[in-house]
Amino acid sequence: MGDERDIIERCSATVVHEDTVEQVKEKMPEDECLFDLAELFKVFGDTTRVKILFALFTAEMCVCDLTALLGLTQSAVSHQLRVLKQARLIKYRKQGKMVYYSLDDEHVKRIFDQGLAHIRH
Amino acid sequence: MGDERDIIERCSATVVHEDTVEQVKEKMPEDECLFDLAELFKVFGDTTRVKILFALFTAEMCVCDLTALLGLTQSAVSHQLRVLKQARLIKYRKQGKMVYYSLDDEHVKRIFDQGLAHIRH
DNA sequence: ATAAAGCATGATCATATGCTCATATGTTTA
DNA sequence: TAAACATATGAGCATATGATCATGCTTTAT
Repeated sequence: MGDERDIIERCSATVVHEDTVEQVKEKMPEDECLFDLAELFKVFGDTTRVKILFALFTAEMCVCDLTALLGLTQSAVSHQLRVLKQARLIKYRKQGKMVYYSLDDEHVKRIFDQGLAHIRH
Repeated sequence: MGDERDIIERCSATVVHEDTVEQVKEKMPEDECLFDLAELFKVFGDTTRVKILFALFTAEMCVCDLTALLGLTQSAVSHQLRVLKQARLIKYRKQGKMVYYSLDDEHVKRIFDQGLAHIRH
């Protein structure tokens, strides 16, 4: 308990602009919201998944087509599709032994467009 | 060389929709572009960095204020600010021994807004 | 000049991540 | 029913990542 108080005192002692910190704190979204947002962007933070999403911008595709497109193992593709599915970014339909994946979100394209806009200076 | 040919043959043999794959390939951005995009989102894929950016939406802040706000080590904050700086998302100005950080991109807010829109179903 | 304060950086470590291999599941065809 | 094909999943491994600790750098104050 003594340690905790020391830390708190040390922290508040080094805050230069208490008013700014307070103001910012009030405008910050909930911790859970910030966490979920980071989790979403984490999904976009991998080249393979970005490629899959871009591919699905153009067309619905089955796993073996995606595998050929990406030049990876079928297993690797399947694992990544699982991640995208869990993030509710893609949906699928089964037709015989094939599974066709497609986009399930209208925001992804806009997010990517804004991201590309940042990249080009 | 024999191995490589085998792989290529095996791949093309499992492509069900060659036309779709070709069409998608043509519409895909450059590999470097896709890589850069993933790198950008990787920066957004961490709660600490998301918090820092949200904080800077509201106000310019110095490192010690951010440290107090986040409840982390000053070192940790400094390391993350470096990442954000390298991604050209924030800029800084020195004033005496203090360093003030602020946003350096108009796209971040839009990207975050779209991300939040996805999260809320 | 020396001490103190604010920030940056290198080293280290524990955890997370993404791929491959092996195998399981499910569907179609012979 | 057995074999072949498309996909999913678990285990294992190598690398990446984010936090802390220790320390260095720069500016201000005494």
